[in-house]
Amino acid sequence: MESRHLRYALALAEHQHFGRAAASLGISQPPLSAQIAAVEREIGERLFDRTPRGVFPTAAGVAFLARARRALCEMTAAAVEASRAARGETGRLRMGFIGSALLDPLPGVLGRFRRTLPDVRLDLREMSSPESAAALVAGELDVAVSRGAPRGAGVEGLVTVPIGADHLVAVVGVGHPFAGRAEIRLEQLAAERLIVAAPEQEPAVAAHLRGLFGVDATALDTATLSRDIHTITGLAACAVGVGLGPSRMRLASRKDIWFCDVAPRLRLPDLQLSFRAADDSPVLAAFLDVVRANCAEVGSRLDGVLAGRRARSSEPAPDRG
Amino acid sequence: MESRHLRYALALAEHQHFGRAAASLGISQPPLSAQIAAVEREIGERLFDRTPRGVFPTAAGVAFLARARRALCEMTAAAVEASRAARGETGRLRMGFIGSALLDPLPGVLGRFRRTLPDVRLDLREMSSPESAAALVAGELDVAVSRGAPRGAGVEGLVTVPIGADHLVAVVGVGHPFAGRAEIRLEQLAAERLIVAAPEQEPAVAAHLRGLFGVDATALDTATLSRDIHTITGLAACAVGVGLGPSRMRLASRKDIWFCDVAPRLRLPDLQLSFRAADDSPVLAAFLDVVRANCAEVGSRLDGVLAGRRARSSEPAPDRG
DNA sequence: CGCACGCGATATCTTCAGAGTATGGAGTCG
DNA sequence: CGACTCCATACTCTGAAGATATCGCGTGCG
Repeated sequence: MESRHLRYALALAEHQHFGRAAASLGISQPPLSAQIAAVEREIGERLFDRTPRGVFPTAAGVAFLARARRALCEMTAAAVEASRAARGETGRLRMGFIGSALLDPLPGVLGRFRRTLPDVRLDLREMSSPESAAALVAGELDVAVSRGAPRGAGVEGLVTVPIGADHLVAVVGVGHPFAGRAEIRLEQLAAERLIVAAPEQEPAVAAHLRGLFGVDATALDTATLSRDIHTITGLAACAVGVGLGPSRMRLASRKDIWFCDVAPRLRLPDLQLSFRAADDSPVLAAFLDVVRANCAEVGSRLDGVLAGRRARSSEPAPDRG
Repeated sequence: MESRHLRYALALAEHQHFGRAAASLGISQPPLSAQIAAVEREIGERLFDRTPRGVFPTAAGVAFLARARRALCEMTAAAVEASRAARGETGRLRMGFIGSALLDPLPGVLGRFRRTLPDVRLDLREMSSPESAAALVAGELDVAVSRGAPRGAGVEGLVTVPIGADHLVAVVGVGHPFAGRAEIRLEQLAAERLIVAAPEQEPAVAAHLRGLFGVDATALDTATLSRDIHTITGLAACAVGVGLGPSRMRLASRKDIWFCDVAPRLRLPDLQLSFRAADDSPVLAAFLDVVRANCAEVGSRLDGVLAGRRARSSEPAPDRG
């Protein structure tokens, strides 16, 4: 049984006439008769009643035609779905991200992704930077947004591009002496009770801060550790101390807190977008297109990385287009 | 796109190896390569990654294969369903019947039908004999069980076989003088208040009774008219009068009624099974097979009728078996 | 480091199924 | 009763699928 037989049977059922059905198929009448006869011989049942008033499906024909229609629909859908999958319009993208990324780059990127590729299932999982790096290497994620480039085993197989810079800012409750001041000096922080991200959550930030404070890191050793930005601002609002975090923390502003720049301006490890270099998934490619379209400066960085990948992957099939 | 392409792609996905997939398909490797290449060219996307460690579907291939599997399932199902439909194992049978048929022939016939052809939808509608005849002619029913052969326009297109004989019996409440008597004479009934089927429900019976009672039909003119057998027995139990009905009414026995044979034994119009002579539906044929298997005496009557039909319908395709 | 092997792609030939043309036969209608 | 319509049959032909032989390439083992 070939799909041609299904098409021919459907055309015959539609036109109820061998000659016209054959014409609609672009063939002459005898081959159509032969093919229909072949199907009937294969199934062992007559599918059409040839009457002087037209050709009508038998009970067997009705049952056959119903399935034939569905089969042909599946076949065309196979081609369409394959094409869409190749363009990354269907499928799944598993993304790990740190909570602070939800404040700045992710809303725009994810919104655009949803709009341009509505049929891609987005699996979003908030996780710490070390967790996302491990999950990416293990193949449990397709893309990760972390702070600082991934560390650990297998990261050489990852491509990483910076997607957001931050400098250190302080946050205090509105009752704190710092409230109302545009900036404070780093030295002033050493005397304060600090609130910072937990090292196991953001080791890159923790190490960076320790470097900034130098040998006199007692302030850090007695700091209150927080899981995420919202805990830092919340604790600052409770006057537990002075929160320290990335500048995008300002986007999580509240009425009861005040942000101060820290002088000198101290750059934190960048937000990084990572994915497996060997991952040629079209969904990932489509996602990277969205990222590139959304942030121009990231785009140029990505282009450099992707140029190499695309050149390599297009070599085996240069005649594809 | 041909179903062959789907089969080849599925085999390749299964074996992850061109050579072995080709062998499993009974062809050599080069044609398989060519066919896979043809599909990929038609869709415009690579469906398989040829790696030194095996052949694996791309994202497009995964989407394609999923649909391909379904399409092939539908195709085989088309053949199977057509075959089943031709044998009358699927489809629908619309039957009209009079209530009294539910007492005797229908339980056995319908039970066997359900058992042997569980996937045929049975549409059962109780209706009077004239109604079922009209519905049969109009194509709203496939088969009818009525009392007496159908009358009216279009009945010449129907085939009718008797499927049950009845004689007239009387039914009375247990308090009635007739109670306990095995039989009573027809003349004795003329003096009783009678309960009979309404003429519009069963005109054949009504006409027959009028013939039996002859010119002195005043008893019938003043009779209580009932819609069905259960109303007759129910009214008899209430001592409203003497019920008259077909002998299969005995099967609707109750503690509070008594049945008497009527002497002389008066045969009522037979229960008749009717269907359109032009109806070559396999479901109808399968149903008639069940009827034949269920009642031997009906079978022989049916055989005579069906022999002619089958000879005619098999002429155009004598080589079918 | 090189050779051999495995595997997919390519080239060329062959075959057969499907398509075309011509015609036959059955049924219908004027 | 003849002409017409329509499907089936007979026969030829073409093209696509398949077979055989071979190439190119990458891998892995010696």
